[in-house]
Amino acid sequence: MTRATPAEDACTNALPTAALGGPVSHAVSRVARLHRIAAGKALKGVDLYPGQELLMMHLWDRGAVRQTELIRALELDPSTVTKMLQRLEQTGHVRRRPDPADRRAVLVEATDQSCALHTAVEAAWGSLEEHTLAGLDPAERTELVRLLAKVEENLCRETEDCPDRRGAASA
Amino acid sequence: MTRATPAEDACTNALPTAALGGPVSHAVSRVARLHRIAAGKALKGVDLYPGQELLMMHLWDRGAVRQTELIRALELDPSTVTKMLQRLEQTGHVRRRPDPADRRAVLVEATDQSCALHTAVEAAWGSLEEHTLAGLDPAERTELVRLLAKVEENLCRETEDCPDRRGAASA
DNA sequence: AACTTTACCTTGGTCGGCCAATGAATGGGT
DNA sequence: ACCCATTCATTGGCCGACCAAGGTAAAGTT
Repeated sequence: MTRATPAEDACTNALPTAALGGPVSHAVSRVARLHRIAAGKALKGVDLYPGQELLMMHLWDRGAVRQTELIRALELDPSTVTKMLQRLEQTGHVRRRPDPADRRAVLVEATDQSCALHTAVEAAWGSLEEHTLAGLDPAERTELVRLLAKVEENLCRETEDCPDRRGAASA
Repeated sequence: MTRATPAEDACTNALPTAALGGPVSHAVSRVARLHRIAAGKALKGVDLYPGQELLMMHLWDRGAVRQTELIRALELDPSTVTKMLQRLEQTGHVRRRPDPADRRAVLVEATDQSCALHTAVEAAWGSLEEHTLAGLDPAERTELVRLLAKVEENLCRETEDCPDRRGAASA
């Protein structure tokens, strides 16, 4: 009922209600989407799909880890990580082997082949960052980071499964 | 070669290189993901999946439109929209019919049934926005919107397929 | 009028990502 | 020792989103 007669929105509002009702939410979606596409382009040269680079970076960083490590670090669903790894394994970027210390766990590590990409990926990531922030002065960048962190906090709280700051000190 | 010997990263840096090399990029991914999950939860009650709500909002707003309209408004890939519509049609939220004026086009409109959700969806969207921005004062919110817009601009430029303000005078 | 380009949408395939449910191994209670 | 709860990982199903390619109809050219 609230619905305007189809033929009559001569006014043709440029702004969708979505943008009015939730400017930030809307902006976040759009930025994320564009950012992902940009990442995809930047990564096209290195045979990685957007999302995979973070996983690889973690492996390059920490060597052999078990899947749980990745799941917690990337904050992804277990099944997502499993599938990503299967694909990365098939493309030869990653190797998996059973953990001798725990027969239900799996150890994951980057292959030597993949290490060749390390530099390229970090360069791509860096240039992406630069591109993203073009035209923002240092103060603005800091502020953006701060605000995003706050928002993340909020959403994290809502989700209620946010990272209980990893014990870390570790064993 | 930068790779530390696997067994030796005793230091175990808490921050992944990704976060150091691209704090904002990293934050954007995370925030987007959390935001999407939150949206999913908020929408769970209304039988819509995250992403669909924006499409529906557009339909509620503008009545019957052709698919191209949606594609441009949501800035999505045509195939994405086609598939979303197929699903929305099957769940009875949307109806499609050929455009009498242009035999290759299709007109899409929200079903009456779906209109019942209109209010609920907007409420959900609004509360999501509020949740996202909890603890940010008005000035911060404004600033966040401004910064995100700038970033969007940047990424849009990169992508190079951003909405060339439809005027289309174009060529 | 005939031909070529352009626009509109669909299909098929691939990825990341989620949830729910399942199998295997570990660990804790009693 | 036994059983039950946890943890680790996988599978299957589904959705959003992309790209590439294809088919049909409308414009624009000649």
